[in-house]
Amino acid sequence: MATVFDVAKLAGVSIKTVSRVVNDEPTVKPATRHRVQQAIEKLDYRPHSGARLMRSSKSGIVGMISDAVSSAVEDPLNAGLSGIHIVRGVQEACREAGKILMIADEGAIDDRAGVAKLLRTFESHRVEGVIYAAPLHMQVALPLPKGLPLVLANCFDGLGTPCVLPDDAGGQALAVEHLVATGHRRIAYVGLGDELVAGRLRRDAFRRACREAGLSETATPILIGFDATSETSLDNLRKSLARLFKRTSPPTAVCFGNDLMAMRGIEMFERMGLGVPGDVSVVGYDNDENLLRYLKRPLTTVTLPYHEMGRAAVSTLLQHRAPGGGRASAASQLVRGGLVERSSVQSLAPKRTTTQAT
Amino acid sequence: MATVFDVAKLAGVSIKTVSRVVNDEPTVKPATRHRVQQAIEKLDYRPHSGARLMRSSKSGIVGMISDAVSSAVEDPLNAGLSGIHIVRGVQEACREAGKILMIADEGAIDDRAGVAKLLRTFESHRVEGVIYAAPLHMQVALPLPKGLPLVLANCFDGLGTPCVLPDDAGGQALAVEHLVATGHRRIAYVGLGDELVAGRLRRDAFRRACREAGLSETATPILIGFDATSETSLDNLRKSLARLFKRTSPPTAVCFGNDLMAMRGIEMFERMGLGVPGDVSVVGYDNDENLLRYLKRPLTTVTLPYHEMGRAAVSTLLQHRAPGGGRASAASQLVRGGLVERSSVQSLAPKRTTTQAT
DNA sequence: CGACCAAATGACAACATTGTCATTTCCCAT
DNA sequence: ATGGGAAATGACAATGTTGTCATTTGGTCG
Repeated sequence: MATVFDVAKLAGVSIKTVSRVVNDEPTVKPATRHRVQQAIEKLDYRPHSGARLMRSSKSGIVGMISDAVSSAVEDPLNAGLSGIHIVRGVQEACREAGKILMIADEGAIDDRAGVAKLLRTFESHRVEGVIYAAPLHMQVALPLPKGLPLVLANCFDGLGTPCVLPDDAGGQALAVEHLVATGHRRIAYVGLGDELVAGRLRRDAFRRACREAGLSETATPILIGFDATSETSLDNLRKSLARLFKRTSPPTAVCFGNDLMAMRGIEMFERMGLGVPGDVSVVGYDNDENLLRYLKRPLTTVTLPYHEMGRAAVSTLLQHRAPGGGRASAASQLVRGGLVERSSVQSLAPKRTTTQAT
Repeated sequence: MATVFDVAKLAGVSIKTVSRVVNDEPTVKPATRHRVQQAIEKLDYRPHSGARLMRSSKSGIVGMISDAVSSAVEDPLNAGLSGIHIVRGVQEACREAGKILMIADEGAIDDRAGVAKLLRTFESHRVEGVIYAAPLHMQVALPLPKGLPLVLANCFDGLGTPCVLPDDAGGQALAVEHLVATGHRRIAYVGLGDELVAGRLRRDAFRRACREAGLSETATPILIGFDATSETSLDNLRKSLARLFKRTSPPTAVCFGNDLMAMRGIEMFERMGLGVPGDVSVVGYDNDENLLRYLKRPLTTVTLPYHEMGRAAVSTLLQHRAPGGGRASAASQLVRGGLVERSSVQSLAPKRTTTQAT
């Protein structure tokens, strides 16, 4: 393959001038520039990124560790496309920043030794930073790379490593506020398990939002810990729901832990003779378009802003890279997903908002 | 960051010996090796891949051009996860071969200029080869990279560039053979449009397989060109199916062009009062697990072997890289996906296979 | 016309590694 | 001991680029 020397010879200039043209430096006469470009064209010259990296120590590469692709294939049921959206956001932002993205997807994202190895590889390639994306909002314990900015997406390590997280509390509050604004006063919560970070955050946020709206605890029952992919778990949920809706004043709305649970819940309601949203309104969580397209009844839900989180992670990474070099100040950054109104919530009152003293 | 010189100094050896340890060369005394490894550990030394590349001109990187991630996000309805499976296969095979994968996903995969730019970037990084994966079995016209092996996955260019393709004809034949073996003699085909390569291949294969099974053309009607995502198109299909099943001897089985069409078709049959597989057997195509998990009735279907194609593409690439360097002999390679038997096909006869003279 | 300044270009070192070949070390048979 | 040969190690060049600084070119003003 041709080198700067070949190009310089053909164009009748020095190698330095070729370098200038390649790097779009301004101090080259138009005529010279043109001559060099022609030589480059003719010789199919491609700058050698390795040699380049040696001198400038700017690789232009961002590393990413994710299991999105592998788990989309190996475990489509649970993983779905969530992780893919983070990858996409990262990809987009990298392109806009002129960076090349190098994705390491070995599947075993929670294997410390495996991650350490990936980080070593990235260090060898002198990437400008690494983004680690988890499939679920969770706490992680990663081996920290030396002298290499790291940003966590959808996870945190409690050690001050910068991270980008979904605002689960804010999102859940949005759902409650919407239901309250549409006139609901008895709202049930059927949520994720307590073993999940998102489960705890959202449950607490649900409680707080209900209290702030002036709803009593008995009017806002909380059911926790159903696995929408397990049959026995679904049976339990069915029984609980049946009991709940046999009350004298049953809930008029239910917040589900995610869209899949909402989908299963709606099926149960229909089998119980309850129409959605006629007899009971339903709000999901995630806004998983890949799932929602199979629903008959468009589901009102809260977006889990994966795409935006990916973008935010890159932006944080490139900022952090600028000043010191290592990890730094703004520990965690919350990204809020919006409420998407579709037709699974019925408005019970004409009034839009409840005026209330604070 | 530490260099070989720092390590050599600390370990009391020459830089060459450090290099030998790093590259696992055998001619180093165990004691020396250990000393060097300790120094490496202590200094957090990471080999500089750029410098390495300059000397050895082996980057260990494989490039891939795909729109799988972006289209999974931007157009989940049509694209689904198909492309992701190719990426996954490529990823897996690269890891097994000790190569690092660099994925360029700019969305616009059919933009010649865009692809040319990506190829230039890959050339700059001295990747060892490039895999180009298309979302659909199709013909492409790519700018061919100079001195860089290229392998096409799920597409071909008719110019002798090596490619890996799904065996659509073989797969469709598998479906017909399965139906014939289970006793069906009147089989309808409701397939992809003629504008699709897969549509043409499968339609022809369906015809041939039926003829070879001794079925008459009137017993094997062919309906073409329905878009399972368009409402008007579905209305047309509904009418055609109604007409078809009002015949005196209607089909006992239908081969659909893909799983989504099969899913829609089954909905139509149910609305027409036809049970599946009681009144009509159904075979899909694609084996799209992400879709199939939402079906009540497990669908018998033919696998589109995306994962395997990804793996095959890498294997082809690494082989081709070895001898000459450029493109070479074995133009196109077919990968056959198997039939997955689920419960949408009813056996009409107790006999398993039809004995027949050839 | 010469001097001067800025613009344009060039010479050369430095970057971190591996390949080549030379040298040293070590072991063993003589 | 001593020579021979293999094993282990080292010296040095070469890789393709960009940064630094020097040099040349070209135009303008006195």
